Amino acid sequence: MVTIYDIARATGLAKSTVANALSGKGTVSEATRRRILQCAEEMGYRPNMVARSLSNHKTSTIAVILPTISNPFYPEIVEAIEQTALEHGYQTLICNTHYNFEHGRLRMERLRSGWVDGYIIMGSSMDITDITGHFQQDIPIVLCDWQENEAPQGIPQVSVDFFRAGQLAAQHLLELGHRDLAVIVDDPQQSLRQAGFLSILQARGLSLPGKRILPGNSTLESGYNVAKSLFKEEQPPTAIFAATDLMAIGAIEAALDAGLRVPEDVSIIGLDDIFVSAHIRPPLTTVAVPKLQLAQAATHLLFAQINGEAQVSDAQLVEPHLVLRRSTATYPIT
Amino acid sequence: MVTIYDIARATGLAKSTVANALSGKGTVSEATRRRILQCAEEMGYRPNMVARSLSNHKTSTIAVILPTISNPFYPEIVEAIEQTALEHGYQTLICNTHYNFEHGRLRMERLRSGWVDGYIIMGSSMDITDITGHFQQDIPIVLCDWQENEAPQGIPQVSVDFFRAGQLAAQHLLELGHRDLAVIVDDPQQSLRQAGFLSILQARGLSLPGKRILPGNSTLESGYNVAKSLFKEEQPPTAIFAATDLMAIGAIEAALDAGLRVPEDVSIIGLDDIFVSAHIRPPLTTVAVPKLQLAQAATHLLFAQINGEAQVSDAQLVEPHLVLRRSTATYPIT
DNA sequence: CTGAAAGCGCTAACAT
DNA sequence: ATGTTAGCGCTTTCAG
Repeated sequence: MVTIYDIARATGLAKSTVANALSGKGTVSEATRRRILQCAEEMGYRPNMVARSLSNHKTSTIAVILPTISNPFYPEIVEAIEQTALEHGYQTLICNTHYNFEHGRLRMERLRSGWVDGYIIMGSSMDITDITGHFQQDIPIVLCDWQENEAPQGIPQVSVDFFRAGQLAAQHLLELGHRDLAVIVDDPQQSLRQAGFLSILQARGLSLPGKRILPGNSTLESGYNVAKSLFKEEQPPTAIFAATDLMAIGAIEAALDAGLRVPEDVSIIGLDDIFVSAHIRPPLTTVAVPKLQLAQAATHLLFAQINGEAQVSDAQLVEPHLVLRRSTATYPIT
Repeated sequence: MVTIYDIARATGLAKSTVANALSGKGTVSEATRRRILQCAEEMGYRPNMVARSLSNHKTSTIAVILPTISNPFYPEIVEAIEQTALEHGYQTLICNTHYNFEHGRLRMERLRSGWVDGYIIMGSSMDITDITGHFQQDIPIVLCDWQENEAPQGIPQVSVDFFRAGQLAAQHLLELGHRDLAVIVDDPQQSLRQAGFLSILQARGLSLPGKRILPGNSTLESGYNVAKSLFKEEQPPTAIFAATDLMAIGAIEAALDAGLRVPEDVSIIGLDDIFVSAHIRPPLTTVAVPKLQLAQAATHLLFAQINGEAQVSDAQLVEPHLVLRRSTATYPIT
């Protein structure tokens, strides 16, 4: 490895002069600067980022911690984060916790002091008490798309207005004429979506019997299984709101397997708008999370902290919107 | 930040003694070791990984470079790599190049010397000449799932036996009775799949007219568009092999949109076996790439190099296998 | 068993 | 404009 010292010797100059020339700081005569740059080029010099970091107390890398990148909800977001970070000269480390808090704690411990300048923590990938612990020690952290039932006191965060998302879903279904509804939801992590949904029903004087609130765990399989049991009832609901696209997709599968047509016999609406949702049959009507916005807002919040411009504002919210496709229809069919 | 020096002062010992106690190396009396450990605990000491790396010439992180994590083919692989790396005490940096070689070059330059101990490079995310350049300078590199038409001379790599994959697809279709075939392929990157496919036809004395070899670019959209034009023909093929699941899914959509039934009117087979393929309608029959195997083999190859046990073996190949689902059927329908 | 000292490659005052 | 020096936090000889 060729160091600035090597090229100092080669040019007969001092280390610091070389450093100045290379970094563009300080003052170096145009002549010697040229000489140094050329020499560096010839010798194949590359700055040692680790050494630089040690000296700088700055690593130019951030970490994104999430449950699992295999969940199709995340890749787009991560990519947008990476892109934005890159524009700030930062690289991105991603860490899957696989919903294992202990695992998440270890990962974060390891990254602490040294490896990264800040964290974006997504989903429910970590124990909130661990996070606040780190945050109180002035580690830049932003929560992104955090589980909706918790109130992580004072930590910068950007999230989706899930209550509103639930409302949008309910509104859509009611407008189509449905009155016999069911929701599949991962409680308590998705309680806001549920609450938003119910709030609209309530406003119209409707309610949902407890047995029509079904527990899923956000996976496609859980959506399938739960919906399957639903379709065994004598009088299944005419419309289902799945709090996650993956569960909605599972529900559609279950419906088709049960010999029902979607949307003719049952309408199904999801929440997320992951890539595949547009490409299943029927294409899924869903409440879309604006992923790019989410990612960019989170990244900017993080850099604000890293650059010390931190003002702990309240949780930032991004607005979801309805994406009409073909898994929902009027009831009764007209 | 509390350093070993801080805890040295606090305990009245020397820096190096503390270092020894903390690392378990050297010799420290049980009594003082205890004292040091406890003190470290109390003061909330965390080793500074960057400093350690500088001293060690070892960063304990590897980079995975790929075109885009948004392609559903990658997340599973990346996760497996991350997992395996973690077992070796390594963390994983992921870099999307977005198929932009220049971008890839820059990223790699930045990581060079300092940030990572090695690279796993996937897909056609980088210019091969850049890669060989780095490799010749003894940077540990392994190519994973590399584009099949190139022969990256001597660089360790693990790939899928795509020729065989193409054969499996052809065999399946022929066994079902199909004789009027088409393939959608991203040439030249996927030429091996195509060659394997054609080799089987040839062995049976069959051939494929040029107009039945359609160019796609591995995206769902391209599969859709290409298949759409195909279905406008008077006598469309009875079976299609799409060299990528995403293109196959697009082809299925095109078929359905054209009023054709899959598999009754047209059989469609993919290659990859991404997660969603099992969940579209009809579920996609495909040639599966063993992703876990691929990831593990690549990671092990990389660590072999990092640990200096490198013996440049020939390209390692993993075997694909057929996954029967419901997008293909006998012809004529029985 | 413990301590002193040098060095990893780079930065940043401060002197010359 | 260039050089000297002292770190950054840790590892690793080598003495005491």
